[in-house]
Amino acid sequence: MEMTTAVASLSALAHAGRLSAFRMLVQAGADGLPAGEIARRLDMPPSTLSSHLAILDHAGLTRSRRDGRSIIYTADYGTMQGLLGFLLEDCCGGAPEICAPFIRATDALACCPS
Amino acid sequence: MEMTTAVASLSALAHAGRLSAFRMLVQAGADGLPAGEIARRLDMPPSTLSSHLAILDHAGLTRSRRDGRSIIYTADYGTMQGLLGFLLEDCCGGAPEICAPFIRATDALACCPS
DNA sequence: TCCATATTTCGAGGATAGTCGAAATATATG
DNA sequence: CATATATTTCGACTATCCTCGAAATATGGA
Repeated sequence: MEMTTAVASLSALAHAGRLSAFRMLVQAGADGLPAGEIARRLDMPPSTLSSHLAILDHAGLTRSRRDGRSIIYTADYGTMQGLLGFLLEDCCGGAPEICAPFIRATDALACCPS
Repeated sequence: MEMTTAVASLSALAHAGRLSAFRMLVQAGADGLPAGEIARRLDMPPSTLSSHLAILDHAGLTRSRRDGRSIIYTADYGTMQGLLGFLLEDCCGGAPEICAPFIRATDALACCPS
């Protein structure tokens, strides 16, 4: 991931409404959620949410597909993975022990049987 | 980590200059870098950089200490760890296989002997 | 076709963020 | 103490972001 893309992704997530929407989609998994359902859960006007979803989409953090009258949004796990990799990739430049906590933190999540 | 803190951290990182400075500090490790050195490397006016460092500091992503005339900045790995945990913590709500790529991504870094 | 539903686009207002020179503060040295 | 160095604070300007109602677009059903 490049600096420009990373900044776009971080900017997209740096907003309470968008971050909430994104986490909601991450939880929703591959099925995703229709825009209207997200707006309802966040108690946000549809036009406001739409502009936020467009920002997440443009950053590559979400994808959308039409299903009838609804537009279903899903989280793009690949982009999220790339962002985390970018944030971590230089953590061991000088001292290997420094990034150990990061690795432990992600291991500690242990939410997925490998 | 709470939503408010997460948004502050993501906002702090959502800027090319600040993200570059932060990664520089992560690489620099516990020794950190003086503000002037960071400004020189980023070719940024001292006053501009200072306001950016204040934002990173306020978000808890960096710490500072005085050493003579210089002020040394270091990355706060604990806050970074908390942020990553927050971003990942709900990734397995419905389908465990979804967050497997994240775990693999962090494992693949394998830059630190555990 | 006509109407209801779902979502986006447009536009304008107010709010927030970024930039950087000048001045202020803190420290070291002669 | 006087001067040089390192950094921050202040202030003002510009630019970008956020919000959301109204109108436009797309779809499904009677």
